[in-house]
Amino acid sequence: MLKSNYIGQLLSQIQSDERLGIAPTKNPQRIIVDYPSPNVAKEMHVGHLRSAIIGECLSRILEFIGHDVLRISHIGDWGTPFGMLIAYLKEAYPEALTASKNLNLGELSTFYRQAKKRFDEDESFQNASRQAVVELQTGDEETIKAWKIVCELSSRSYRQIYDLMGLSSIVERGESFYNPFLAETLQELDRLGLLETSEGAMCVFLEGFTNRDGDSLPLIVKKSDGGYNYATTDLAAIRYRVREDKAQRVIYPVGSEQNNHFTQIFQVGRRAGWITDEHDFVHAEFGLILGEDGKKLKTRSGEAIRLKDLLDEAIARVRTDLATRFAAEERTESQEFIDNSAQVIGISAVKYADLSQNRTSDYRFSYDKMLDLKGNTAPYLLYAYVRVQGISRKGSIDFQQLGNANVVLAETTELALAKHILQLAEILQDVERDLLPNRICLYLFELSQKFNQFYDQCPILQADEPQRTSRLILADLTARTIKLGLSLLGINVLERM
RNA sequence: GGGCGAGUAGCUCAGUGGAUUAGAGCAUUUGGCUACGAACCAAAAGGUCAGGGGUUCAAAUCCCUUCUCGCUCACCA
Repeated sequence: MLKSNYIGQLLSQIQSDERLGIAPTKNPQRIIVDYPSPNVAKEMHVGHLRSAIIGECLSRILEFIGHDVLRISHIGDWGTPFGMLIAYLKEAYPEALTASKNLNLGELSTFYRQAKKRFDEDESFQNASRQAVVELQTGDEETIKAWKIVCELSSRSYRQIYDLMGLSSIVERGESFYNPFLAETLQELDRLGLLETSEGAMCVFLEGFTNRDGDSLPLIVKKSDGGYNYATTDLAAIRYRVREDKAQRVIYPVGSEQNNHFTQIFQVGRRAGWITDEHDFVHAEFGLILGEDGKKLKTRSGEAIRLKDLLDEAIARVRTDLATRFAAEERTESQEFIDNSAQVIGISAVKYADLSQNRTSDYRFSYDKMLDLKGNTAPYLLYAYVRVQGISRKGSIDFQQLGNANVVLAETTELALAKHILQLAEILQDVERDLLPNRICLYLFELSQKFNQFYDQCPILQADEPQRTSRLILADLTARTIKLGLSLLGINVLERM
């Protein structure tokens, strides 16, 4: 009894707090979170889904905790593929390079595929492509202009997807950004005695990585043809993020198949003295998205699924579900309401299905499961929230006007719910440390379950005072906790559904 | 062959400072709307935690080993 009084007091205290009693950190850091890095001229696909969802989620959590978060997309906007594309456009579709409005990204990616084909087949075209790269690097005006048009076009298309997914604004800092720093990055490695030449390529030999014969393995930072590669840009980025951005923590939500790559560049960054004990560079690796067959998700023809298609499919399925549900309940809702609900629920379901799984393991992508109204899914949580709002509508209650009334906890379901509400702060601490958002999902799912049990057992609007107000506060706090928790996952709520 | 990761209920998964009879959800069976939205709740059933060793008063968890699966191993990103 004493204990339940104390818990009731704690709830009364957080009731007037927008942050629900969660104090910001006393040690704010500057943190960089990597966002998906699509290649310019190619459409975003399923391979970008997890890093978008996880990156956004981690960013929001860290920001809420009080850190200064910089979201950066390391887009592929430089190098041979670019030369290829520009060479091809100059030859086959020159007008595209003067008027950007004529092209959309779909067409551009078609051109890209054609360019790739020609590149593989035609030697003279290879030379033209390399020439275009050279022109790009030397700043040839016409080539740069073409490059900008292509980048802008791609960028616009990405923003549409980001908007649909509800991602925050992102700084696009592509590979081209680091171009001016590549040479000096290598010079620095050279000065430190880390650079060696092997088979014509410049490399840093790695500690702890060997090939079949037991020889130590190199990280190639300048190819034998003189070109730079992925590792070079990433090293330049590490250096820049430490020195210029003053980042204390850098998080890369990238698939676990790139585990070696990150271990390697972090090692080199450390040996170069860029990464010190004051810096925390983390590869927040994640597993594959598998199809129903348990194999890596892709289209029937074996290609990567376009992100837009995947999201649209989720939304379309919700729309159908809603239509049949409303028909069955003889509810009439506006088209606008249905469209909006379908979009929020569809996107939420995709995100939640991803985040509710342990980040490091593979997971099976199933529309049926993620859109299920029961179980640990977005719709279940959204429904719990909607139930509370339903109370407000039914009883004409303005939760903000409840004041700081006492919360009295007599029933076991009330006490269980109350205790659970107070645990969010602790969960967030764990997630800040381990970067595993599924713990928030589990927390919110259990919160919703406990709310539903409470709702089932305890009348609210028909209760006598002071229980009535107390229960209203409990319901309101539940809803606000769900709303806050979901917003940290990058998910919006609905007032009705 | 080397490195990394995984193997927990029929299915999808939690469980990552070792501690009472291993937890959810889905599916299955059963019960609950003349109560605030039943898109809910309650109950039942279901597991030699891949196999084998070891450390410990105590192991799904730590160590060793075997098997199975996935990812990856110098000029792609």
